[in-house]
Amino acid sequence: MSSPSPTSRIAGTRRSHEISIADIARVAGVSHTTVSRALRDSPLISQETRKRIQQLALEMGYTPNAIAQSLQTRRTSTIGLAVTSIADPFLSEVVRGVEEIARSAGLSVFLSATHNDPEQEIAVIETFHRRRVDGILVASSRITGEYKQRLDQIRVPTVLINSQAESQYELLHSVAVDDLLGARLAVEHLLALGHRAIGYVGTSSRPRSCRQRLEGYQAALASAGLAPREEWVTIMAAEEASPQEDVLCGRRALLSQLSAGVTAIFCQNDMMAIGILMACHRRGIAVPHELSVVGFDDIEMASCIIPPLTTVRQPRIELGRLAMQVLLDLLHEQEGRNHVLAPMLVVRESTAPPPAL
Amino acid sequence: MSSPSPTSRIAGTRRSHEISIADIARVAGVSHTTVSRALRDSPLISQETRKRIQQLALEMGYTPNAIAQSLQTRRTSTIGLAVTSIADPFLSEVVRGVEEIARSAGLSVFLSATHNDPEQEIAVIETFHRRRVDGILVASSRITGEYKQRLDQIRVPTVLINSQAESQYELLHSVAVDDLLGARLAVEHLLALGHRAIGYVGTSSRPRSCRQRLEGYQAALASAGLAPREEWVTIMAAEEASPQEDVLCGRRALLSQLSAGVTAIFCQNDMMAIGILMACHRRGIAVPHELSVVGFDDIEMASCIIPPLTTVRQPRIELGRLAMQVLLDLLHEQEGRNHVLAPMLVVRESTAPPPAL
DNA sequence: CCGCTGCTTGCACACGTGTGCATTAGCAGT
DNA sequence: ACTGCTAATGCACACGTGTGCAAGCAGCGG
Repeated sequence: MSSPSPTSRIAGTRRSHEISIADIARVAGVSHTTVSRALRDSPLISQETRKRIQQLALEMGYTPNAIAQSLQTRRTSTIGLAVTSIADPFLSEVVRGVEEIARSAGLSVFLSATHNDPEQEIAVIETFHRRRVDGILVASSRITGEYKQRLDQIRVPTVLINSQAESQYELLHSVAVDDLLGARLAVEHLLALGHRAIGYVGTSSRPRSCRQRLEGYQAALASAGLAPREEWVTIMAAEEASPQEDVLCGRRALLSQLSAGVTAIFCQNDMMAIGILMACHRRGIAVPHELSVVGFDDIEMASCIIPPLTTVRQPRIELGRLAMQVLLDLLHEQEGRNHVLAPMLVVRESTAPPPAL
Repeated sequence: MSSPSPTSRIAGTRRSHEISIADIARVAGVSHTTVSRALRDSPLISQETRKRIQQLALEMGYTPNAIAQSLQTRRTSTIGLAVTSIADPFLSEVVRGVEEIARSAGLSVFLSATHNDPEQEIAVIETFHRRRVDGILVASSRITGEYKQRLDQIRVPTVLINSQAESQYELLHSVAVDDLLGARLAVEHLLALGHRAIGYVGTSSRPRSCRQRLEGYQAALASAGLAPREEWVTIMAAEEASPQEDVLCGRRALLSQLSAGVTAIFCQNDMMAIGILMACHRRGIAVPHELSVVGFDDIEMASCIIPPLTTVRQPRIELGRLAMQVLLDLLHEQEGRNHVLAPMLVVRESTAPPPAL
């Protein structure tokens, strides 16, 4: 089950000592200043010595100490990324987009999870500040007014991704998807299929997107001249904001939706829609012939599931890329812009006209 | 679509100046040494001044500079985590386990993607080294002999997670799941259901796990007295090691498996099994009644799909936690141990006895 | 020969924090 | 009063790198 570790190293190489520009300087018979300049290709140093020192650095296995550089230059080339849940398939893609752009700009990424808890979110951000990151990205931020003060201390360029805080503050920048538009697209699709009794299932763990998608849902109904009914709307209480929790919410929400007599359900996200699908499977309800289901996000899984899920695509990787790009602009002293991305309806096989009466 | 950024700050607060212990010392009328000691609760400082300075630090909004601390103490309290793909649902959980343990130990995590490319893997590790991380974790490492030399320079405690390199080197520590055992469990399950013609579908993008699972598959067949047949084994060529790529491999592999006349298929991982399921759905093949399918990993999606997938569960979060724990042991100068975790069969609804002849 | 210019190099300091050693003050014992 | 001891504090240096300024050297025109 286990084997002992290798502890001894090649003798003669002193384990502890990382070589520095001072070491190179000693060997080359110059000052550490010259080495520093030579390695940065400074025109102040003659071509000849430059080459010689660079060659020497290579031979001696020199690796610049980014810590010392950071202390001197007051830039760490590092950003912090806070997400509610690392294993969430939606956020995974956002993280991927962020890392992609960050790396191509020479920045490293600190990743930390907040578990949808404002207290932990603050703690994570304070850790980022201690480490003197150049910028901060927060996905699905729960920061509210009471925490705002504690953050005012920290003067670090920050961009929010799909912020869940009800009141945006103007100090921060943001990138988000247009929830209201997305919800309208989904519900209009159901209306066009002929549905007249359409339910909405959301969760309290992401209050802002829940509210905005509900508003879009209501707006679409209103445009079609349908009166909203309270029993068509199910908001599940939840704190955790994890994929497992979302599936569970979906499964539990099916009953009250069925008793409300809807022929189609629009869900706040794909995981909840999958919960609905699973509950339907258990109860022998055929989707889409007896009930239509629409999700939100278009996570990878949505196209793999049977039946493939009709949903609203959030440009997830783009969201991450764009947020990072905005942060880069801020770091280059340019004026950052807030962006709202348009989502897109993806029709698959979980929606159909309502069953004939 | 966009709005201008807030640029002006509250007047009077100098944006640029982060306050340091020297600033506190000036205000308190003591030396920076005393402040440093007071903040670290050194017994050298009197109770009285200690309290006074800590209070002052709080009022002045002091945040310790981790960069300067790192330079002095030669420890960054930082680790690097390299993964092939950030959006991979398997790795997401591993990352989550790692971050969980790291954070509770006061360490921050650098995350970077290698895209299954040894060249990029080296580059990522070199970046980690420049930043002087205290330790490194690599998931699904592709490091082979030719790169080994370049890594010997870097003397940083390193733990590999499910290494894909064919030849382990003894310099590094590792944590892995027992692929051979997992494959045997899966195939023995199919044999017990009565299957005699069982296929294996793998991908060349993860050579080691592919080979080991193939060996487990062959061992199980041999134990049952069945001769292995070449046409039962399909290895898809792939480089990328992304979830999308895996699904595609599965979809493409179905045809050759069907023409080989198998009644059950064991897949190298869940995403490939999902590809098989999707291809079956298109062609109207009923799973599990006409064909049984078994996956590997037990990712979240496996239980959400219809039919729920029979698969071999890798303890993913445990894998991440354990790897981080081993790294912590190494950092505390304890002797690290290599671990092999046992996987577990999870029977769901994608397997059944073979169709009657 | 002098002064000027351009090229190359080094000195000395800065970044913010931690720590070995010396210093001072206070106090008790003889 | 002198010695010895403890508690509290500060000095000075270290960590590894970047940079303003001065200095040295060579060449060149006057």
